[in-house]
Formats: sequence, C-alpha cells, structure tokens
Amino acid sequence: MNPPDSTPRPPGPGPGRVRVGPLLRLAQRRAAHTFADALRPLGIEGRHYGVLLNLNLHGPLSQRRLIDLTGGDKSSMVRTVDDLETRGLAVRRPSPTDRRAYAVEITEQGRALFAEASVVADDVATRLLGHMDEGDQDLLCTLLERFVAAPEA
Amino acid sequence: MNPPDSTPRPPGPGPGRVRVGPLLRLAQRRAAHTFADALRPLGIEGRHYGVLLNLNLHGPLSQRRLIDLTGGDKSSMVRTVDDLETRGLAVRRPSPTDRRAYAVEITEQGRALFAEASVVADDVATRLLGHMDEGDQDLLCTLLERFVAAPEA
DNA sequence: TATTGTTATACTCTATAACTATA
DNA sequence: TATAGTTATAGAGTATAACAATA
Repeated sequence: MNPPDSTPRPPGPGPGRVRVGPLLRLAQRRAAHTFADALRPLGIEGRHYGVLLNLNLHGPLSQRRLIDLTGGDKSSMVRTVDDLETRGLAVRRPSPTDRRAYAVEITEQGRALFAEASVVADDVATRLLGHMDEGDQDLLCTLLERFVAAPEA
Repeated sequence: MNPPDSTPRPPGPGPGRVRVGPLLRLAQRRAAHTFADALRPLGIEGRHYGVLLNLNLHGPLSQRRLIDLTGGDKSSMVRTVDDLETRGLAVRRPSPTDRRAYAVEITEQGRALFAEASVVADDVATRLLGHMDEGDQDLLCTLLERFVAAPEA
C-alpha cells in the first residue's frame, strides 16, 4: 500500500553518517564545477592546480607521490604531468635517489601561474563557503584534512 | 553582517580554504571507492543508493528533483531510474500535479534493499570515519550538509 | 618480486543538443 | 517560452593490463 508516510525528515544531526558518501559526491561536484569555470581562463583544470599546489608546498615529487597526494591513477598522472611540462609549468628531472622515478619540479612559470591560480582559488573558496559561518569554513577544511589523512586500510 | 576578520588565518601550511577543492576531490574518491566495493555484492552503485535514500526519505520525487538532490544530469538520471525500475526497486508513476513529470516511487523491494544497503553504508561510514573523534565524525557530516545547502549562485 | 613510469584499451561518466509533450 | 523527460553522441575521466627499467 501507499503509506502516507512521506515524512520529510529534516536533515538534522541525527543519522548523518550514512550520508557521508552522497554528501561528498554532491559537495565535490559543486566545488569541481565552480573551480573548473574559474580556472578555465588560466588554461588549467583542477587536476593541474592540485599538482602545482603540492609541488609548491612540498618541493619536487615523484609521480607516485603526486598520485597519493591528489588522487587519480598512474595513467592520468602521466597525462597531467605531460600537460604541465608542455606548458612549461613543471619539468621532469631524474630522481637523485631512484633511477626509476622522476622528480617532478615546479618551474618559475609554474610558480607564477600557481600564484595567479591561488588568487582565483581563494575567490572560488570564498564563493563556495560564503554562506557558512567563518568558523565553520575553516572547520570543514580541517575535518576534510583529517578525513583524507586516514591510515590506509 | 560578518564582523571584520579579526581571526587572521596563518597563510602558511595551515588548512587553508583554497584547498577545499583538492580536499573534496580526495575525500570523494576515497568514499566512492569504499562504497562501490561494499555495495557491489548488493548489485547497486553509489548513485543508486543516493536515489533510494532520497526516495525513502522524501517520498515520491520527480527525476528533476532527484537530480537536484543527488547531483548528475538528466541523461544520467534516466539511466539510474531505468536501472532501479528494471530491478523492481522503484517505479515511475505519473505525477499527480504535472503531466510532463514522473513521480518516482520506491517499492517494497526497494525499501528492503535500501535497508540492507544502509547497513552496508553504515559499516562503510564507520570504516571511513573510524580514525576521527566521534564528535568530529558527526560534525563533518553536518558541515557537509551546510556546504551543499548553499543558495544557488 | 615489487615498484616507477609509459602505453594501449575499454569502459564509465559527463556534457550537450535535439526532440516530445506538456506547462 | 520554459520545463520534464528521452535519446544520441562526443569528450573527458577512470580502470586495467602489459611492458621496460630499476629497486
């Protein structure tokens, strides 16, 4: 039968945890679209920005390490680093410690474009988070950091 | 009426709102993989679970409304509802108020499988969030709810 | 034996447009 | 004119396996 039980339960603090998957999906899509639109004039996409951010933060990294830090798989990372190298934003140098690996390094041009992109990213973040309390904005980022810092199962 | 930013963020290695994009990407990938693996034995994917969850929560919904609630686009939603209907987990009924639209409704079988899937989802959520403090787990979900509840730009 | 990076391939997801029937 | 849903198609993203060089 048709139970008139259409109880529109408010998304209160109740059964939230099972929704973490669907919620992350929605949140990521919203952020990805906004970022993509904003970065398009700079000629890069989110995946490029993520790599530049980590190269700028941590110094030269192997593609393996970049995959762990930004997500994706080996073949995608090859394409992303190819793109960055073609545009002169990063270079592949031989790793000093592992002859199998590269040390992908950000260039001067890369740093310059990353600085531009960071202004854009900050503006995007402001738009994405602007409807939330200021404290909650930082809290969300902090909790996301903790979430992704999970020990590998 | 935001007060002037009296709490300056450390611009250095701190959380940093500019990282909300890359962080959401990482978080979503982690959750999506874990959910997909766990739901596979039940024969559904994350997108199906998201639709069932909202149908169970809100009652019959148009495909338009489902898109707003779960993300995706019109063609993807057609496929997802097709899948659910083929498996007898949901049915398309004519909308009582709009003859263009369907009222997608969860079936008895749908509720049964959703109950199973929710057990799985809860287990997955426990694994995904298990390394965080209990309070932080709920807080993350609550903040994600607020994040995706942004007024459409 | 395992791992880094490359290449090739297939598959899924996404975006877009055209179309209908309604509003 | 605009919207709900369908269909078709192209493009991007993703997963997978094979391979060479090195650990």
